[in-house]
Amino acid sequence: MGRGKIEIKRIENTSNRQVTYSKRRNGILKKAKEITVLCDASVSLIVSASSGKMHEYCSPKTTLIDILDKYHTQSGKRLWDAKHENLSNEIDRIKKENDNMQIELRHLKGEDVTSLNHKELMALELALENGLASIRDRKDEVFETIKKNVKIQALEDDNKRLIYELHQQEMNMECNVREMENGYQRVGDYQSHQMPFAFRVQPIQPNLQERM
Amino acid sequence: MGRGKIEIKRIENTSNRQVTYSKRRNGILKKAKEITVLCDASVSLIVSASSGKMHEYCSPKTTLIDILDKYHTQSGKRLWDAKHENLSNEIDRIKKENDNMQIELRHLKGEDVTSLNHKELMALELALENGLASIRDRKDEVFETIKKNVKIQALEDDNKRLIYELHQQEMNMECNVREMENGYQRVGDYQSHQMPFAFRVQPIQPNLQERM
DNA sequence: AGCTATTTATAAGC
DNA sequence: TGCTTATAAATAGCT
Repeated sequence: MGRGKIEIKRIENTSNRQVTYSKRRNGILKKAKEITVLCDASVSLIVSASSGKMHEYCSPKTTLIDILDKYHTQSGKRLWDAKHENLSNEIDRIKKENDNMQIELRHLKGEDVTSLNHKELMALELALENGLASIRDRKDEVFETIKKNVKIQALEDDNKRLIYELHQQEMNMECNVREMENGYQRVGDYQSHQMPFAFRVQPIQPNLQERM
Repeated sequence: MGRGKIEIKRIENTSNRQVTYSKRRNGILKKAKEITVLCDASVSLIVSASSGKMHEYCSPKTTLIDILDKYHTQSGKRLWDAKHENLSNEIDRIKKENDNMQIELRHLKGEDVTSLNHKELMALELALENGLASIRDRKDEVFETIKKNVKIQALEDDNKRLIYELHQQEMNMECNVREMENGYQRVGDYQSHQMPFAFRVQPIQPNLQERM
């Protein structure tokens, strides 16, 4: 449609090609807008020449994403997935790993075991026995620790109590000494000088640092 | 461009609108192809009317994805990110699930148990005991089945051998009968008429149908 | 879905 | 690029 008819094949003359590109690009964009308005259609159009700069038109109301999503759904072609193939692959991989672990877990819990053969059952039994042994060992350790802690607590309580009692004793004796000095001496002197040493606090349990 | 000029506004008559849509859609697709060839351009065009069905054109050499990717880069608009984010989130979710299962598995195998408290250890022990019980039950079942199969095999072998031996006996006796009839009668008649019944095949194990 | 009068797009030239 | 114009192409209205 112009001064002369042209064949539809690449225009070799670069500037002619660019001019034609510019004109036809405007034309097609205009057409896109028109069909959108006239026919209530949704259109997504992206054009670019080798020069690089892109031009786009997208019908109002919908976004490009909507249109592409719809296209994706309808055509069945993987548009996003291709772009995100890596991520999708990773998801698949992890899911498979997940399933395998799920199965292993169920087996260890004694579920879904009818499909297992003799050898597999033996292996499972061994694994469970080992696991159980470890758990029991650990449980015993924890019990031991708890018992020790309880014992330590009791000893410390005793200790405190003894110290308190001793302190009371010493106070009483000091009172006696003062009373004696103040002239109330009725009993011998030995009490206030010998006895305190017999009651001096000693570590009752020397290995308290074993606490965990 | 037609018998009459039209305003660019929605065509209210539905069938007119559909006809125009169809015609113009073909037109715009043709234009897209032409600009692609003439100007060495890359074009992505997706059109759809409210009816639903979509039509697309994408210039050869490049894929729609390439064009959209380029568009994405140039326009700076986030096209993929939403989808990307969904996938990433799913990966995270699955990975977390994975880690949890990993830990559970290790615990069941008696590994990494020092971080567990008393209550958790008790629960684990219980789970392992139950699992072990199930596995052992199943193992016993499988053993029983194997034993039965072996027994059945042995019995069937015996049976075959006995049938074969009996068959041999009968053959021998028939020979004897024929020899007698042919004038070789040296022993009494009772052998050929009474003995075969004594050797008639009986089911040695009547409950072979127990095989699994 | 065809036809065709008419409008539109655009090739060539400036 | 933009303007002009002769002409090719698209298509509105009709059947």
